[in-house]
Amino acid sequence: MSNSRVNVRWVAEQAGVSPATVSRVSRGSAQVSPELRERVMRVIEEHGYRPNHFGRALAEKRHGSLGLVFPGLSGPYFSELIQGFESEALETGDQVLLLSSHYRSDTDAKVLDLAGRVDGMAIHAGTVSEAMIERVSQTIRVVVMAHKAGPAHASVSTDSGTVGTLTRHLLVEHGYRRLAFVGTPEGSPDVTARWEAFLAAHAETGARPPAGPTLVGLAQADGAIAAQKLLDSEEEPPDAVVCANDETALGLILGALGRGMRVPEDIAVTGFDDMPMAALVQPGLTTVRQPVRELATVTARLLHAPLTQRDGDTLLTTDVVLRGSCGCPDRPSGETGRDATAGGDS
Amino acid sequence: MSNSRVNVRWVAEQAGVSPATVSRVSRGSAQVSPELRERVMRVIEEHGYRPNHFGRALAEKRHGSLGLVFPGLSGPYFSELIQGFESEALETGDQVLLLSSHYRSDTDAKVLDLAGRVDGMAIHAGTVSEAMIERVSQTIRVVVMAHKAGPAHASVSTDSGTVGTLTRHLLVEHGYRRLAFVGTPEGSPDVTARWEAFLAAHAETGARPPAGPTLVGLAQADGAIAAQKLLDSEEEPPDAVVCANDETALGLILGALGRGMRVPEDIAVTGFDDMPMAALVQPGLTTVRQPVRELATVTARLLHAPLTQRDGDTLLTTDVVLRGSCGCPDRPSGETGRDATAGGDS
DNA sequence: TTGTACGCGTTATCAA
DNA sequence: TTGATAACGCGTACAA
Repeated sequence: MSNSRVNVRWVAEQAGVSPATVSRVSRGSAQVSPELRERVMRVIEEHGYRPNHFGRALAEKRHGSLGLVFPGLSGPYFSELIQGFESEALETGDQVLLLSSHYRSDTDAKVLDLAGRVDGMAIHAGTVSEAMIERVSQTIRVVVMAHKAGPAHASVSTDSGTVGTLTRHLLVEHGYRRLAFVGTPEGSPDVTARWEAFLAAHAETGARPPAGPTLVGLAQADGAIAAQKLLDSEEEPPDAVVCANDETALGLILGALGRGMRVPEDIAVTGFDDMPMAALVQPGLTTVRQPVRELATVTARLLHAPLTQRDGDTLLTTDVVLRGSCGCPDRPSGETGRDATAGGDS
Repeated sequence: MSNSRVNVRWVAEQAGVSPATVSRVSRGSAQVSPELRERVMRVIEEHGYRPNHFGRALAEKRHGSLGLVFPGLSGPYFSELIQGFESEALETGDQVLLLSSHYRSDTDAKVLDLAGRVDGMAIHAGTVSEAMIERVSQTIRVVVMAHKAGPAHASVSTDSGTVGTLTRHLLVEHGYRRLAFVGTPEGSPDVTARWEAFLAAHAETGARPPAGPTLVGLAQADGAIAAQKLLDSEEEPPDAVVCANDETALGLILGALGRGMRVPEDIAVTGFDDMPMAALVQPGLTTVRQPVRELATVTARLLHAPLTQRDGDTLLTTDVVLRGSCGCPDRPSGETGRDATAGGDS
């Protein structure tokens, strides 16, 4: 605990004023005469007095903190998410309490615990049950991230439909015929939405989708695993792969290149996120740009200022970013850019 | 705030007992007769009573939380760090408060803020000034991560000297002659230690080191940038590159492959961390294995149980992991493994 | 075993 | 403008 001796009463005594005055000075809440103010400030600085957090919170009925619950996946996506949230929270003077569910069974208890220590809670899709979200919502403000929650809850999500646009691009513009989808819909509402958009594009264009998604996680290493599954199998490999995120796409490209295959000539690959690395690979990674940081900051703002926006979903737009990995002409980064052949190889 | 009506007094009234008894029941601190216990539990469950965090903390003089301060870099290293710390803290019932300094100027103020809300604080190397660490140490327990702090402070670090072993391996076993080092020592004590070990190995073997490190960050994209700097330059490119971490190494490999170069035949690459992806690339990434998760969990344990270990550094061992990217024979993952030529191309 | 009374540190209210 | 007093919710000596 902090300096236990130095509290309001003690400072007040030293300065020869009342505790109330010390409080007023320390938080600048009301007018105090210059003399007293000076006397108090001197004592405060001399002894490094800082108001005790509990006392203040108890009196103000306010924590000054926000909670962030996420599944515990690693990678740039969550890093960006956490940092965006954290930096926005710090902007308004709120501290951030972190809880990664990590697929544990006692997550619910931890969430309730957390709910008692924060003013608002951001919950990433796929981490907490609907029932628990409902329950927590009744005591503090909750915003669901990356998933369009029901109209009763506030949520911020990004448009997954763009995966459909991208899939149509592969099918129609490039003429690929055997597409694969890398990612696991179950337990992840955002991956589910992307998979559904992928299927919908097939249905619209009359193309035949794969029997099911290639089930791997969202880390780069999972992309390498997907490469094993798709390329080392006895079945005919796909001519284009839509990955649930950039990380797996990069892992897949790495796997393909390592096997002596060419991208996109032998196999086209697309991602989702448009993380910095996507523009730096050669060939550049065709992907869907998602405003991850905005997703985080908007969520934090919604939590801090509950007045501005009531419940309902805030949908952030996403865009297709065409680069070389789908077969489109690549804009070389640096002088060594290769010419990517436009059009498919069907 | 939580259900403001439902507090100890109210529950006590409902159950027809005293507040003290409710407290005893809710935390199982003392013996209570079965009947009263039953009555109280009924009311607690029926109305979902949860002890207010502030009241409890104020009375117990204890926060039940740990702080984690880190620079704000993204990538697998910090993800693993955060998660390891968080999972260990949850094990002991502590909540985690996050603060990413993000190279801001007002970090010191935020750190002091944080110090008033946690029982202990883990500070990653390169985030907070010595003076501030000293100051915070006087009020709560502090552990410095990834940097051997002075004997006055507790710290947990991993052995960077192994980079010297790896460098000697490149120079002596493989006979590489023009090594490069990718990473920015300044502001990052752990990168500094690796750079120094790299230099020491050159001195010991009489080899001539590069004029200076290739200054880029620690993200994968920085590896791609390093590839531009090293491979697109007019100067003769290095025949081996020691990267400050695996991420930049992978970015560099990606850049080299994208330029039509072969790894390790045209250029050897090594990393640091041994993240999952390192074993999955082809060729496999030669690197130094660092127990990142242990770094985090040991730190958390040190903070939670200040009794076990007093000040001083806890050094975790690291190991060289030889794979194909340095020129050693690679163990193929899957059937498509390529034969890597052992020995250098000097 | 149970209840009473006080302390934890701060802010808000109200009276001066 | 300032000060006294009452909350805020809980844990815990101490007394019964």
